Amino acid sequence: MIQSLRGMNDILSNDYERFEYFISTASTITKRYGFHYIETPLLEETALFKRSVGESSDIVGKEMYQFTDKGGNDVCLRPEGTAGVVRAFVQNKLDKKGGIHRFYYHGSMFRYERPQKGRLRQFHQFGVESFGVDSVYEDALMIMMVADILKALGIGYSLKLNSLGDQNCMPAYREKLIAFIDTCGDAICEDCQRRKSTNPIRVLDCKNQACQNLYTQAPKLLNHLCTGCESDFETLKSILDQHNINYELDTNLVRGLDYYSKTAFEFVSDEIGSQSAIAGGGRYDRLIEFLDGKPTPAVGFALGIERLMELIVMPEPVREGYYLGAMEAESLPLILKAAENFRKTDKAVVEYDAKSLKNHLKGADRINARYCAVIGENERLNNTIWIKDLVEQKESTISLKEGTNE
RNA sequence: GUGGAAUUAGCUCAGUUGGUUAGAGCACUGGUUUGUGGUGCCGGGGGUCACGGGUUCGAGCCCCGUAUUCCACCCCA
Repeated sequence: MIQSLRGMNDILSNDYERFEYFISTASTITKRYGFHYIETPLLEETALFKRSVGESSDIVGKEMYQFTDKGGNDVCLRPEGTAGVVRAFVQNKLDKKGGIHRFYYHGSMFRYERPQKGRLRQFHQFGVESFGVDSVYEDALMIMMVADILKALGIGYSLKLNSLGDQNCMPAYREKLIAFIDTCGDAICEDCQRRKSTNPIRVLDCKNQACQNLYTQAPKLLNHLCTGCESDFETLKSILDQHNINYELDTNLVRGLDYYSKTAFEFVSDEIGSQSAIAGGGRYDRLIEFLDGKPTPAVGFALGIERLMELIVMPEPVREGYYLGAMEAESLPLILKAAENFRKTDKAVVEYDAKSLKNHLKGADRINARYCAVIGENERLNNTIWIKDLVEQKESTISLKEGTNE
């Protein structure tokens, strides 16, 4: 038997209903906030991700499905959604057009990781990107949007918030932190020794207890923000307070993608195992110019659909549509004709085998149909169809001619 | 990429120190006397015990390899 590749799953029947429910709920909400759908290719030039996500990140460094295509191009399956949307934004010259551009998207992402619960090699994200808005109100809008979506889906969460600073204050903080790490010498773990040169901020969320004990003395990012970043961060917090959105500050929250600056946030759930981040995002004001566009402020987020799927509280299923069946084989043509008519406005499913009325009712019940429509000998002779409403438990027999509008 | 655990029916799982024809519940399917569903009662179908080797008179059970899933690390949504 040929099976799907590791970490790549099919989505069918019940799961797909949840999937579709998520997409429609999230799309409806983001559209209310003024966002428009954008579709970008799954395959992009590798350079796009090297320049945006960053070569030092694990995503680009070791997790990309990268290959040379038949034309000799270095390409890869997209490991995340933002880079492609920014590329489209620049390529379509929206940066030069100016103004505000708000997009949402959803689709498959690919990362060559070791799979576990909530971590697949092909997974789905729903994301939002906003271009051209400098105001921190847009950052707050992002968080409110995620909170709205999660609320609509009945999902509990906690929100972690941080500011990463900008090009004025971040480099200075980085120097201070490196200087501090140097004072720790060999007391910190090997991973941290390595992180010191690749991505020093990451040492702050090291899981090693010995390291953590030392880092309590480390300089805090939030204490080293420049005036602009600091006041924006204060504004953001007060907006969230006014909207009753609870958050906890996490000075160690560092997004793993290099393009983030200023606002960074992450929504986590404690109900889905160790892969607990269900949404993450932040501001990335420098990314557009990294990708050769005109400098444009931008902010966005992405939700991990698979991680959300098992948390979604689905609405009660309602009985809908018709089940149709014949009690004798010769009535089947009449049943098909009636079904064709019902389908103009409703769902109609036909059972081909002749069965007893009892079995047809069972069949209708099984597919959760609202109405069970049956033609037996009596109905066939009178050119009628018997219909039972399985919710109201009311029966009626209507003329087949009326029913088919002939 | 590192370490560990698991894999038996469509699903959730039993299966004794290695010993007849591998079981249960749910699901599916049919019947329950003649045209009334969900519950009840009775019956039925369904398994290459993940895959490939090995040990043994004999393997679902022991050993090795492969695949997949899960857990921790790591990473991130």
